[in-house]
Amino acid sequence: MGVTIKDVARAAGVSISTVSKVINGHYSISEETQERVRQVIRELNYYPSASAQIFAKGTTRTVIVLTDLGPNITFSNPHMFEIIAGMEETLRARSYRLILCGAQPSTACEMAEEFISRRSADALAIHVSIMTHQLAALLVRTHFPHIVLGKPTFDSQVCWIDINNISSGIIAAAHLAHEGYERIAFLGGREHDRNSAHRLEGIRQGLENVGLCLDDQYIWLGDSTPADGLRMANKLLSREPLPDAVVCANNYIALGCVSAIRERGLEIPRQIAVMTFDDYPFSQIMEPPLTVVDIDVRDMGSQAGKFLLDIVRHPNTQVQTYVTTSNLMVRESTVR
Amino acid sequence: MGVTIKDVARAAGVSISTVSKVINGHYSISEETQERVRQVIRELNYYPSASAQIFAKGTTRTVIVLTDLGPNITFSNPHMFEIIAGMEETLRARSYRLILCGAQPSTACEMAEEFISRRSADALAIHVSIMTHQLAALLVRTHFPHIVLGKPTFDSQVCWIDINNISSGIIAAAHLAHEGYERIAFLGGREHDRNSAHRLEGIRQGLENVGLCLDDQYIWLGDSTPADGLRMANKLLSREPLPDAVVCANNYIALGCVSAIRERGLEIPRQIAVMTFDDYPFSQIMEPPLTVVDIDVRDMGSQAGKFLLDIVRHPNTQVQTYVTTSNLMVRESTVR
DNA sequence: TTGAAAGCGCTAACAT
DNA sequence: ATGTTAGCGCTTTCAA
Repeated sequence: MGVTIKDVARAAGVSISTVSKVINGHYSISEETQERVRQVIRELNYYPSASAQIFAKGTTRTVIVLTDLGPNITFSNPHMFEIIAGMEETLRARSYRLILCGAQPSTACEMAEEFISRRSADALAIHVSIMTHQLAALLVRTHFPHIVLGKPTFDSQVCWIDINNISSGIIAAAHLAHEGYERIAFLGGREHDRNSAHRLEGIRQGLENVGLCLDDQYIWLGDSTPADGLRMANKLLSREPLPDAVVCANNYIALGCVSAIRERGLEIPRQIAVMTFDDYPFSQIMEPPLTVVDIDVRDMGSQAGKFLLDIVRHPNTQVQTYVTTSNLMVRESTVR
Repeated sequence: MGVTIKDVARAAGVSISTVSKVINGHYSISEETQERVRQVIRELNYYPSASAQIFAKGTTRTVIVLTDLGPNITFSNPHMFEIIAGMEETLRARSYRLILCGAQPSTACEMAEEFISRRSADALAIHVSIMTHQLAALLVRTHFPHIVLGKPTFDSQVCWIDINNISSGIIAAAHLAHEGYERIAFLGGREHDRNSAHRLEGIRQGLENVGLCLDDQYIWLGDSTPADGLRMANKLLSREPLPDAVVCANNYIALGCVSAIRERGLEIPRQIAVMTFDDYPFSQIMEPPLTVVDIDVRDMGSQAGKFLLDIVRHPNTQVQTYVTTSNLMVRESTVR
């Protein structure tokens, strides 16, 4: 079925290897032969079989992304798809393709092992949410080209890429200090929430840089929900003196925090400023619109794709890096 | 490199075709031979090469999803990834894989043509947002297995699957009528917004079913943004008599609408009820939590995957269907 | 029940 | 600059 390289060769009066060389841009073919072959290819509407090429070349030009794809994942992890979209774009530009594959921590290792052993792809990208020690060990042992999207929560020799949340925290702190705020508060996620912890860490550093410090009574940790944001904000707002600015670790907490502030009849930003991280649609939508340190996760995705291809070409490349693509978006909630 | 079928054959003292038959569960191999071969496979840690199998079998067991993956796509189209996740799950369960491929209306047709001609996949899933007449013509002409995710805006013979927004509208109307509301209003997207139009259409039908009707002065159309939702709601709330319930075509409009209602000091739902479609996180978060007609788009994705595989097996299957997976989630905003 | 052998469509080393 | 040919690793007839 379909036109094969043989048909082209015959029609052009050359051998199949000549056709192959034309297809692959091999230097050794004369201009005129190239032109003639190309002409025939066009006339016969010939396209090389993808699977035959992959098989013969022994390279798939494919990256498999292993990640949690469970229900409501779009909302519970909106960053993930943005990362994947960025990666896809970079890969496609270099004519690699991306296979999307749902997995769980319990299944990921076995899937990865099969993909590696069957040489289903040239590289693996694995979202940190499904990483396990076992999987890390597999990647390290096989030296299979890979990148983990997000820094693993445990030490290992795997390649990973992550957002620099500390630097985002520093940016947030610098902004507030620059606007003249002094009593900065922080409402964050629980201990295991690394994003929140790093943002807090960054804020600490950023304040220190300008000779301010983060008062312990102004720090509250809880669930990343509006309800708990509200609860934490209420605790916070019962302190004396009131903080003059509060940084929320994420949009959900910010939503609750803003509600609490309004319930008390306080004005944002005149009496108290609010800011958060990630430019979700509702940070723009809220009243007043929230200043955020936006994090360009799509860019992290394309960086991941770039690193991955570097690793494919130079299998000994060791990548463990934070990408810093934070961007301060100043809006009304912090500018009085 | 790596263990091949030959190694297994040699070690097991059989021919490679016997090994192949064991791998593929061919009936003709005796129990004992099967057992012996399997044993060797395990010992040698043999995995068949994916690309060799694909090449030899002439089937890729792969579906390519062509869709817009531009910046901020997660927020501008949160449904899309939910659909893809549903599709991936269904495909994976039948050991197909899913290639995610970004495209634009201007590039999609050429990409599709290449995928089809190079037999890069067994089927194509194409998001409606990048559909063109040209692409539709290609799909129809080649009879290549495909499904369009969302109903195309123009007539054609392509296979598609879509959500039944009309039925969702009917459900919304029935709920409000059942709760005793009578003066129903609708704030929707502009004319080209098919979701909104169909939801409106459904509400009309649903109200008619119970002898109510939708007053023209209670219908406002605008942009799907909180800002325009607020504007429309203000227009609406200047009407006499006030509606006693308002259905918003989507969450963004609902957000603005709720703000407008609160600014006027009206109570939800005592003085006016509000509901919308799609169970986005902020419909749960809002004060009060919003009643929504939730649409299980993930289910639409798995249906799409199912249809796609049907079509692959029976290339003449013609699928053009609405899936109805709406689900009323009653919350405070409509129950007084 | 098993094996021999002919592909699948292309690439790439080698020869010319 | 071009052609010959031996794979790539597996599937699948067909014969035994």
